[in-house]
Amino acid sequence: MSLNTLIDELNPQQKQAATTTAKNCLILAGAGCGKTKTIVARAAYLIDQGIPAQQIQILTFTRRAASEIVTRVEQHLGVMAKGLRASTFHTFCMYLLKRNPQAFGLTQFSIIDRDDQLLMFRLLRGKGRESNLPKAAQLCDIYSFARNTQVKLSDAIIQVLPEVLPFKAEISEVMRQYEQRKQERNYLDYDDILSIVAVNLQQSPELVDWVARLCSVMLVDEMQDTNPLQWSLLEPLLGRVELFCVGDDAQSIYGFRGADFENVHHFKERVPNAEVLTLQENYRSTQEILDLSNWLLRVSPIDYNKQLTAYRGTGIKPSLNIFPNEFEEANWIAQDLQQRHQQDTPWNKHMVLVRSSYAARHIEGAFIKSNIPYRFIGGTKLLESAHVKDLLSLLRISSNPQDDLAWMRFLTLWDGVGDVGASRLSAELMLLESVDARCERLEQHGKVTPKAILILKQLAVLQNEVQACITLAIDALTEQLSQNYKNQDWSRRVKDFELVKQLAEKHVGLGEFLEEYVLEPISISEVERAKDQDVVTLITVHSAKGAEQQVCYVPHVTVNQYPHARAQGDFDAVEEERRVLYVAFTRAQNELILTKQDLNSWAYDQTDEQGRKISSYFLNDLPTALVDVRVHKRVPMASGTNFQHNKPATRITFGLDFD
DNA sequence: CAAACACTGGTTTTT
DNA sequence: CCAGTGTTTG
Repeated sequence: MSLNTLIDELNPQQKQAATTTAKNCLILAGAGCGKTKTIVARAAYLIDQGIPAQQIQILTFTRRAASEIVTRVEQHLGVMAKGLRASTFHTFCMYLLKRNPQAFGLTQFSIIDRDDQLLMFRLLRGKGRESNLPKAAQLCDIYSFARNTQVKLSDAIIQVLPEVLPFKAEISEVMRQYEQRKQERNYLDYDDILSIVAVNLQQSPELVDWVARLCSVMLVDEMQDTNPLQWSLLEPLLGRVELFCVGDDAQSIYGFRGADFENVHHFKERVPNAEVLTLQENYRSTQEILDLSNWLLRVSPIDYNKQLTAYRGTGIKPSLNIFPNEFEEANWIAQDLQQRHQQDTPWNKHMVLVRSSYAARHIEGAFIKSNIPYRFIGGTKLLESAHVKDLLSLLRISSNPQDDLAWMRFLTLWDGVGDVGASRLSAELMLLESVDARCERLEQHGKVTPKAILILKQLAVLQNEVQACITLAIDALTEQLSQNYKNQDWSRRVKDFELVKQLAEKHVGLGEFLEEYVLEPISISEVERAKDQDVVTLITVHSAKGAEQQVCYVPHVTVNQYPHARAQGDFDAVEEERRVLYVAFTRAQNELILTKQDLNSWAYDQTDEQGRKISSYFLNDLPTALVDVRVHKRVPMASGTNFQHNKPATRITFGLDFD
């Protein structure tokens, strides 16, 4: 597609944005108003203006958004786009670190993921039976929040987990140890990746020069989700690199990661020579879908000042389907999908948006039962699942014998080795110089099978044959792992190893293979199914940001789900939940289908100490005019699988006792 | 004292 | 369905 066609497709505001001459620019745009399209067009425009594609860096917040943009760019620009980079903040920083490690004071390092962090915190806080220290996961959250928001530890504790504030001293001691340990081992956690780049940019004008030569323009997607740490990455580049950002404060749903929409609100004050433009017309959805979405924001105590208007005009009114329990809810969705498929709508025109991976389980169950092909995005990633990590631990120690976390994981796989023994042994092993010495020590120890030790030796010489390494590693561990997981779906887990082997195909070195997937794990169903296969998409709302689909189902719009029970009573948390639901609603192009259980469907709102209303259930007072309410009575299960979906649906006023 | 084993409860969201 | 806990065993 040529540049002109692309630009011609834009409306006047989008065109103005894409072709602006301002050095820095922020586009404020509602859901479905063409943010991504504008970014793509902007990239095209700049390339056409003579800026080399490889100097344009598109930054996104999640891997999913990054790949979405890459797809669209390729679709629209074809060869013109060659060299254009679209990546997450983390991948971008890794790219810089890899190109010039010395400039950042690094020699060799390995990236640790959340599981590794958890293991470290668990070791550091000790068994801690009597100790009042927060759990490893909580420590991890507090630590990360403090890093991402760049606030003091005590402030982070107040924000994340106020009740542990009395133990601040102990917590801070554990965190000190954590940082020290990381440094000794040359580990970088997710936050370090950004932080090390940001700090060095702040201190070194030469480094800024270097980055500015690599990329002259940055296009930042979902600006409302950037947090202070990410901002500190961009800030030193101001004036040297053009900044083009798009965002929507009504879609900020990453508060738990420190997202700060001040970056959007105060853009003009923070960025010199900045222009702020807005896009108002929604091209995605029909007016009925937007009416419901608009209503959700309008009843909020926060003034979002968002009123989306549909360019496409009117269509089908959203429906709210009420079921006696969550099984029937899930089954009905499966039924409804099947019916639509029989009426020649491909599976892939449908998307089911869930709040959490946990919430997806009922739906998955119903899909499997009804043979509906689907892929789940946002669930446990293949390379994050326990058994695959076990497998990778062997590869990790072979690739980097100083990786004590990998040693811990590997050693504890074997019978007779627990935390304590593994930790002692791994400390010893890391002092040994050669593979042979380490293997000898392991033989002497006697708990690891001779076969595995032999394979560990063989791996050392095979580093560049990734697939062979994986085959060997599988060989080494299968017997033991089948024992360890004998009561936990072993037969399903073995199959994943074949997928890992498949993944390895494109990789040339073991180290490179391992690293790539720390930052970009792939979900199991994504590996199994080619992207363009005709399947229903089951996705968490957080992963779905930026996505759209003709028919969208939003299950579990039930009391204690939206907002989630955990957020109840906390004004900011509840409002973030509202935005989550808003994001879910605004994914739909033609049809929005809500489902819920018929629990006591009213909950009383609270008021916080500042007198602000805290909603306890967003669909309290949902005006009947906005949705078609359908109550699905219990269907007799005994008569077989015959779920009759549109039994004459009762249409009644919402909010009453239905039975 | 460390590890295995059996059991229970309680589940956000992402890099 | 996993992690964390408590109890028994080596």
